[in-house]
Amino acid sequence: MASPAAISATRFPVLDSEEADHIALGALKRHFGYPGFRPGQDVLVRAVLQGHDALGILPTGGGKSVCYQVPAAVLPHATIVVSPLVSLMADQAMRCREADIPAAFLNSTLSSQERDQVEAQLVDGALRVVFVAPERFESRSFRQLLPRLRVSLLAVDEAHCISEWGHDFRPAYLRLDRLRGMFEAPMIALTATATPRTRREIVTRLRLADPVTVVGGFDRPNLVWGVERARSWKEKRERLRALVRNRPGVTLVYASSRKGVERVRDDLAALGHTTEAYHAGLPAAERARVQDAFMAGDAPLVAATNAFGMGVDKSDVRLVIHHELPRTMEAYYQEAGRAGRDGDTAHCLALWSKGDRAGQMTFVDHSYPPPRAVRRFWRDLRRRAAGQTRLKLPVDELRARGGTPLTPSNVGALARALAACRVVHLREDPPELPGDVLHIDLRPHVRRLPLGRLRERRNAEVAKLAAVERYARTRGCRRARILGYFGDALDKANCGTCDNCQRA
DNA sequence: CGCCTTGTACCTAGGTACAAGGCGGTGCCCTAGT
Repeated sequence: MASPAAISATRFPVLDSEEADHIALGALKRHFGYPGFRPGQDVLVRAVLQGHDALGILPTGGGKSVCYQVPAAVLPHATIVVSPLVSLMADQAMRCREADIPAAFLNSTLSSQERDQVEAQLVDGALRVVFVAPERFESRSFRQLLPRLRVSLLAVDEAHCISEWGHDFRPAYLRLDRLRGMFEAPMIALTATATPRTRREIVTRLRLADPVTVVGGFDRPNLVWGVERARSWKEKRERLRALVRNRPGVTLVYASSRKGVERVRDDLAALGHTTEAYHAGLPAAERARVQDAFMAGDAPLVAATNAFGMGVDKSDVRLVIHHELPRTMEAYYQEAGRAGRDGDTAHCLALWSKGDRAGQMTFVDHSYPPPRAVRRFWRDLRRRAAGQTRLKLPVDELRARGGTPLTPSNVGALARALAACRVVHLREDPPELPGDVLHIDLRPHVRRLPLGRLRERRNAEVAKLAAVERYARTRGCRRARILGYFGDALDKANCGTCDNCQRA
């Protein structure tokens, strides 16, 4: 059989499996120089080339990007890749270009001239891949551009963001299903971390049609899991100091708050350990400096919030410490999983104290406030509106039950929750600072406040937090726990390496 | 609100008891109207 470099528009997607495999393997060799696919990649690429939807849950370092890059190289028209972070896109596009696949990105870092140029290339068919954030599909100019594009494939990278962020933080993720109606192109969703439930949610939310699904194993045999309980913050600090003193190599310390990150950094720095801090409250230049230093091996000790991670792919992290329990097992597996990507032994240790749960609950409250508080807030808004629909409220005037003032972040959380219930519309981003003003429209003719979905989401989050506590408390094999959570099974009774197995 | 951390007083040096203070994370988009 001849080895076509690309598939003609008329042939696609009518390829049999053999033809698809042949074309895929040729492109893999030509563009990446690999002799063959890794497990699962071939199945996903074949599915896409045959015009099927696909869902790939591939372990960290399992080569997810190849699953859209190879099809992008051979399909007749462009591939649109939905990517969560602007800071990743330049790098992702560069890696495509290094493989001789013309690629670019569209985001707010571009000047209007640069944007026009990329859009023109896209219309001309000069680009094989374009990276965009989900919010891009909500911008009018991009929506006007879309009908002029010829698209062969839609790819959603880091697809767990749909369930992790879509419900509150970045609702544009839940509206990606609108893409289905725009193009007659298959869709592939990719992630490393998804429970069976999250997988089902990705399929539903993206309206994937009977997707070809590959679930790689979740086990990372070189990671050694452990949890240590501390009675007080002081005890935690002592433990952290000892761990850092004897650290086996590059070490990441995750703390749950920005303040906690800085406290850890200051404490370790005072002991003579050069420590960098990373969280979203730092200036962009500082964040970039820390990330670059970390990648270059010049920052062997970094304290960070969960802002640090996606797209951070350093192979020789030897120890990941969680200063507090994380909010979900998904988050834990993602963060701790940044250890040991080179395959050598690495340790993942979580410090645990009583207060961790309360701290994480405030985040749950912020994403999905208690229904009672939401109802009270809604009533308050309607009373203040007195028949009007447009409201401008200084946040400092708003009160919770019992007359205690609501913080700006409380107000923001409640306003977002009402917007998610579709009884209000936010004219601007909700307030963040004292003195800010809440600009909110009440939707007319709404009589009832539908809290069912909110209650459901909140309960789901509380359940996820409880699963983290069960992981911390377990006396059984931790690896078995983690794999079980993701719907995977350990092929033996005990891993023999986690703290509990070692004690047994 | 409820819960945790921290500071101070206590009375005799390191616990305990209680009040005061704090309340936490993640990112995209600026194509509208002067």
